[in-house]
Amino acid sequence: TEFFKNDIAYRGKGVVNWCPGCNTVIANEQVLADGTCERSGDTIEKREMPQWMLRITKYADRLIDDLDTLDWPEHIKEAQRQWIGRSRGAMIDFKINITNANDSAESSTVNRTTLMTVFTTRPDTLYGATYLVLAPEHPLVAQYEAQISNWTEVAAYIAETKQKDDQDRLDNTKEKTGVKLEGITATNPASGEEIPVYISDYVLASYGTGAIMAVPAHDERDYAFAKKFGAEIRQAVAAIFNESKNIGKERVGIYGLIQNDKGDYLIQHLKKPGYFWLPGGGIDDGETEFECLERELLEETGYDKFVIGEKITEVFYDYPAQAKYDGRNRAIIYRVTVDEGSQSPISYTEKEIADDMQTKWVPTDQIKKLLDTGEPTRSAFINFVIDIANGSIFSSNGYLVQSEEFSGLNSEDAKEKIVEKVGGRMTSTYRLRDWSIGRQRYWGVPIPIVYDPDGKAHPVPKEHLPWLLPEDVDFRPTGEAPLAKSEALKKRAEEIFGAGWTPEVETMDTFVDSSWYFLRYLDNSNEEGPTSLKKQAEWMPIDIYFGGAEHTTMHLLYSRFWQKALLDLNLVTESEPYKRRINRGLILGPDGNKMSKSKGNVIDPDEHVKTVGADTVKMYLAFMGPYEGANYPFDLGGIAGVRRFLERVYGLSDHIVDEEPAEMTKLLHKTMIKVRSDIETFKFNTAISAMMIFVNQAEKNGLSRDTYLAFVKTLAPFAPHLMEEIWHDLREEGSVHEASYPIPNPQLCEDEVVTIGVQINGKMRGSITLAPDATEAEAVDMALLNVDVARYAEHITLKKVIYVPGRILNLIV
RNA sequence: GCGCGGGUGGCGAAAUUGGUAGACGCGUUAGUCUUAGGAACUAAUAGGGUAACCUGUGGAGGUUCAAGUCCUCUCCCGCGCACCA
Repeated sequence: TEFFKNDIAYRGKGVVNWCPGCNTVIANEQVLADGTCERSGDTIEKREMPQWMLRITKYADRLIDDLDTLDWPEHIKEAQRQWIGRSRGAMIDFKINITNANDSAESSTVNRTTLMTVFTTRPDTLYGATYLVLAPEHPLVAQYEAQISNWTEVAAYIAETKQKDDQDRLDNTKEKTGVKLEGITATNPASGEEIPVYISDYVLASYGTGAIMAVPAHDERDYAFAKKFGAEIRQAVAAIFNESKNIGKERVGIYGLIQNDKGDYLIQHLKKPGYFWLPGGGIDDGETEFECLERELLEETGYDKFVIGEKITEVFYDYPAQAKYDGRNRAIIYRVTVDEGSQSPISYTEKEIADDMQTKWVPTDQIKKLLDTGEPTRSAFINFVIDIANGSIFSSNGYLVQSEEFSGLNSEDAKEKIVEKVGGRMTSTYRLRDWSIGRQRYWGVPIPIVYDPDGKAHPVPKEHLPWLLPEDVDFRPTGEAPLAKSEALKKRAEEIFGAGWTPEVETMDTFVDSSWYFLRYLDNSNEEGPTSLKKQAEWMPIDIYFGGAEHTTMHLLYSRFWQKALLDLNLVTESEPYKRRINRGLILGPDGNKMSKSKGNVIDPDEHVKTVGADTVKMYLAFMGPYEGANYPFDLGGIAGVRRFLERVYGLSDHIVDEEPAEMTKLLHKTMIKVRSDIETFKFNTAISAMMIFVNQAEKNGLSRDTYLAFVKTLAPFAPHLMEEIWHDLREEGSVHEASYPIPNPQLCEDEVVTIGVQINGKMRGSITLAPDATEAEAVDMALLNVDVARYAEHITLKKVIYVPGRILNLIV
């Protein structure tokens, strides 16, 4: 009810996900990637119905930004960032013009000065925006019904879009469809040009403003659409190669990507091997681009009959200051074809050119290979031009061209400046949608809302909370909310609020409950409220929260939002519920798939507990690999080893001696240190391995009763049953689990000698044993006495010695 | 396509974070014991070679006295997002 009063919960309308299997609405997060229900596996349908929603989108920025403060695995944070899907960009208004000759201001009710807002992440490409596209559902489309002269066609397309399910619509491999809106146009606010307006289902109503400015030169989807619908493609940003910070002056060069009738490319080989370039050159004063290109091509290729085609692209190429032509070269590249057969062979008109550059025909299938051998930036430039000529799109940042006063700026700088000029605003949009929480199920918390006789929603006042589920209902889901059939609930509402008042009959998504259960756990007998601030101050936030990867964009996101919403209402003390998150791995079925009844690969651990015991099964699972992350197919192969280990631990009582060797005491303390630190870092597999090493040695060397007891205590958390039994067999008091966990003494672990490797010229040639603090001279002497080492070092003088005490000795000879 | 993880023996995996790669366990091989099978125990077990040695952490380069570990490129696998403007 607090959420309702504070506009965090609201009654929304619109399209929801309906699961026919569960007979209820579910949230976006609960729809899997293949369009099926997370719970039942049924294919989700879209339905339009009013819904109780929570404004999680209002918290999008905080949900992203606060991730930085958390000690969580990076991939989980990243998955949440992606799910929220923030993109920074700008809102830009385009004026809508009515061009329908049959329309007049007097006869129409439509606002003559309507603005169409689009969202774009690339305002720097605004001068390349040659048309607008609206989602077919966009409200503006229907408003202009009278002005759109091809309305029949438009209406048919809108109807067609509604038919399509999401899967179809999201299939980006299919061809673009759409309809041009005849009778209206828009004005590009930067260039002032009038541009056409289309509707197409590649624009989603639910994202951004449901409308885009299309920049076919720099966006693949817009490009595909423009190609199909014949819209203009205009470059606004140019790629840059060999970018240099200190550019002196800008010059313009015109170049040709020349092909013959076979498609071969005419590539210039400069004098320096591997320096490839395209024929062409700098524009002279007073020359047109065509004149320049014709002149240059004749000079540099010797051909005199070209067909100059369309402009492919403009590209910047920086020459370093010391080069012959220093500065930034704006290279304008045209497509050129040559009929090789009808021409005389290449002959050069200038000697200098003949010496400096040769042009050669390179077949299509060899061009990439040749460029790979060339000087990288030049080859990259030519490669880029060929790719663009073949239909690639330059969609990265670059430097602006054909953008009036912004030409020459880089994309980043241009973005804000252009937005400023056209009166737009920088903003962010999100992929995240509000959380729909109403469910047509019995099993859930009833939504504490009642409707007055006019149908207006009111929160149930505090004194009537908790608002409990009625019990006089058949809870099987039918598609109708089961609570609608409850006479008790209806009666309760009328008795409290008066005749004509009706209760909300939907219940809440169970993810609502799990969003704050931990807060109630702290204070579960509190009658005054959900949980007291005092208890929270003592316990929150949760230090470590374990769970599965499936919660990443559901429970973990919902409960973070919940916490922040409560924080704004001063009901909690922390802005984040979980300080540290650890995703545990999964034990998979023997076939490597997630265990499921339908796959028939479910392993019942109890069966194995019956044969080898619970301690063995548990330890085996812990021993298979690290706790965090990885998933393991259940494989009984190694379980015997763990069972054997436990039997040997039990049998250690036969190896008890009065005086144990000092090395056993040392090993005990080393083992205790290792086990402790491995427990702290959740590396149970290596902890167990260390204890196995201890047992191997104890059997060989014997161990004292005290050492045995300490070891039993160390192992107790891993094998609680057996250790308890040994504890009793040793006639110790009470329970091993009540005994304090043994504290290792690091001083006992210090080694008097260590074995280190000896390398000659970095190759391992032997090992020596010496004191850990031995000097370099001592180490070298020791090494030279070692037969394995001496063999290599004999008769050779030492050039250099690298000695890392306790680690390695490397002799350079 | 974009983002995030990973590629180490026959298998699950270790590696003090740049310092003897493969700890520990499974499996395999040989041996001991046993009427036999199993269990248990002992030894061996990255690959090649009689050996000295050589090669080896997906692949190709690089940095370093020294690289599984750092850098560049590349291939493969898993997960997330995806007509998101």
